[in-house]
Amino acid sequence: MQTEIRSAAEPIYQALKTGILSGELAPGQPLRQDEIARLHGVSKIPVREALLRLEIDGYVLLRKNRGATVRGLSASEILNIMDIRVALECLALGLAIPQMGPSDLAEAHRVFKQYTQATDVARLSTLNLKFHQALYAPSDNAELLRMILDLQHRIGPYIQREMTRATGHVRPQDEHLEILLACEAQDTDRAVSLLRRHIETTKREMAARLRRRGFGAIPLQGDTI
Amino acid sequence: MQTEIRSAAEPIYQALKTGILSGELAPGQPLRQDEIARLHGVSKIPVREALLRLEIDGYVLLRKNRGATVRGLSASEILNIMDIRVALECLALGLAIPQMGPSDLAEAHRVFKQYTQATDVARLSTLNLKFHQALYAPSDNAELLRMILDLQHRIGPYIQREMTRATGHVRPQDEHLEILLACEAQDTDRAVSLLRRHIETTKREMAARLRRRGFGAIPLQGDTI
DNA sequence: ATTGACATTATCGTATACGATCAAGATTAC
DNA sequence: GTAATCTTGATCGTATACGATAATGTCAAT
Repeated sequence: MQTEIRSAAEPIYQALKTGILSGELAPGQPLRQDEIARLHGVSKIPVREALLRLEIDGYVLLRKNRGATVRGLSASEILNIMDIRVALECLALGLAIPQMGPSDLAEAHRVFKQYTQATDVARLSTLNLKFHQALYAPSDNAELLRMILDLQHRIGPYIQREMTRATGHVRPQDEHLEILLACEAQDTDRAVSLLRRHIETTKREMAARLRRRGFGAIPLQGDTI
Repeated sequence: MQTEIRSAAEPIYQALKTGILSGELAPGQPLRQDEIARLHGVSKIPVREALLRLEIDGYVLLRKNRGATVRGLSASEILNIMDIRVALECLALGLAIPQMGPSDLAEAHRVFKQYTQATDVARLSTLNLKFHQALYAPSDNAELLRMILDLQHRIGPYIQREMTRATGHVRPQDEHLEILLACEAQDTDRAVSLLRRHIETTKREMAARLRRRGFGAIPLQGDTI
């Protein structure tokens, strides 16, 4: 149930979210309302509204009279979210395939082609999301698409950091193509099965990497791979 | 990604949410910040925070400089949410069963027994939710449980209005028992399959009723069944 | 040196005030 | 009579101010 936010609060929300996802604002770091207000040249009111929003979205933790701190995701939270993604994304694809028109498939192909030509990690991550979204859009379940997008955004940076950088795009690319071909063939069962395997493989590899890193809130900054 | 809200805003949030879910605040009705502030004896600031929260949760629509209006769910939204519920709840049950201990099952039985003894529609609805929650809790996926609960709350009143009142509890009770027995038998596939059928049956009946009612935002107030 | 009590400072939560925006009604032009 | 424009009041968005609360520092007692 997503929506737009008020003008003054919106850039603050975005800036803070970007800072958190980039790792510049580290888990546990306090976010001082007065300071943020000063930096953005506004009063605390829109800052509070942005923080409230960020809290609901899971990026910060607010405590009464104690302010906000940055909230990172623990390894188990990341894996939990991936389980949810499997379920939701398979549902979305299953709903979408019977509804796919030629232009839906053309769009997915276009994104896929961009993906094969990208080399930059951030770009690959973005296109990966876009590819998935292109596949699910014909499901026509707006709430479902929004939930998936939220989850993808929430754990996207972690996946980028742990996986995309290290594994490149060859395996995902091959798997994307298989899924896309199954969609074209209107073979819903096969496509959904391939998608499930695709995400579950990512999850397993993610679990392995996180296991080696130890549990607790995962920092996003730095590159220790 | 749920959390507590500030003290002054919290009772306002709850009162408005209750009003919306009860139908007293009808879809399309404006919610005047100044008026709500006066009624609750506070300034507009916590009112705005409550409204922001309600918007994110899907209960109201905020427009810049135009304030909030109550947002009802259309029939298609309700059915979309039920599709999502099928996927998430089946996932939750599948994760939960291998983790169920004797006290988990005892708790589910306890709630089930309460359900069989309840006659009041509101009570049945509450216990229905509690029964499902008891089954899913051992999944240990907090985000998943929260998402399910949000969705249940969001469409709960519609189901209560359309289904519980009209169909009573006999069918759901029988289905609950079957699911519970499959859980006891640690037969995950069977339990998940029964749960899927249970929710999908509800969805289908819901769709049939909504079809007869026509599409558009569904009022919660009144009793036309 | 350590612990507890008190004072001070930083920060939060929100009331009041005020400018901005929108909707509705009144007035004017055709 | 109808449409366009202007005026006014309602409401929103947020700045400033201030009391409440928590954290930190200081001082005294052991």
